[in-house]
Amino acid sequence: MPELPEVETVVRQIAPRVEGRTIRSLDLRWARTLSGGSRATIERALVGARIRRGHRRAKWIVFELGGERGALLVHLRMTGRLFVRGPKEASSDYLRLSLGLSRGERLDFEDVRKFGRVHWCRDTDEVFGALGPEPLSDELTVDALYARLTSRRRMLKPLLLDQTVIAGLGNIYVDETLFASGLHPMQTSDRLTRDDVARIHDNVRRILRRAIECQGSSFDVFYRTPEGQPGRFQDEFLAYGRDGRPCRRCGTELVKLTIAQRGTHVCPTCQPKPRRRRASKKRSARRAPAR
DNA sequence: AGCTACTCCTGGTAGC
DNA sequence: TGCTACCAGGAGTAGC
Repeated sequence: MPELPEVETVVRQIAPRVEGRTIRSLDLRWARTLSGGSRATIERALVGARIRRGHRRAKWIVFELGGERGALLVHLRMTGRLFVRGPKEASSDYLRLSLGLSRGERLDFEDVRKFGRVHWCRDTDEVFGALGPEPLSDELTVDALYARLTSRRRMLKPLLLDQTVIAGLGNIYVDETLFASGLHPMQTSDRLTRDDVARIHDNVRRILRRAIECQGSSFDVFYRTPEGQPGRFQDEFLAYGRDGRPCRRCGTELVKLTIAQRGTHVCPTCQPKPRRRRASKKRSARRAPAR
């Protein structure tokens, strides 16, 4: 499923092919794919707009239209894909939305499971205002991450998946990061040491950079780059999808847990489950007296 | 505040 | 072969 490295790969291939083009038409095949206003409102904003720039924020693909035209945001969710096609190239049965562009080409959004969204907004802050920092930005220092993680008391797995805490990670890269950092996904964030956070910080950046170099991960039929190539990072997975197989570091059989409704892959040796916090005396004392 | 459950969707697959 | 049941999951929401 597309996470930051996969979305980055898509943007790098699509943006140069649509920047400078003018949108001529909107063809909507699945109504719920389009959000951010009525179809008529969005169509008015889009048709005639020039795509000034394409870039990525978190897992969103952003097409800046400029001024009152706003921006068109694409979220691939599970199975969404983008293609730039010429007049003679056919779309698949999974076409959900298509933008006709100048020079006869079109930007197709296809999505088997229909979870993906094409969202129009006048101001991207409407959507991005709540997002946490980009994991690869200079803004995300060890200190900044330490503050963000330890100011809450949550399990690491759902915390790192939370886009308002840090933006762009999904199930795969969280599992890989926690494995590389030797941390159990159920550990609570308020007990992280500075050294723990430094490892998370270094590992998440190293893993994301490497995954981008590999053009992302493709482990089932879904994710492909817009040029049709599979990513290569799945060959380097140390945790994700490796349950039942030996840990590449210590040989222990990896296990699969469900945490926060997500399949979660863990090495029981490299990522020891934290001991439960002992109840403090105060709390025990308060709880103890039975009338 | 943070947890779980549920929703949206469909293709793939396990089991019979 | 053909059927059913279940699984994958990003993000939003409801309820506790």
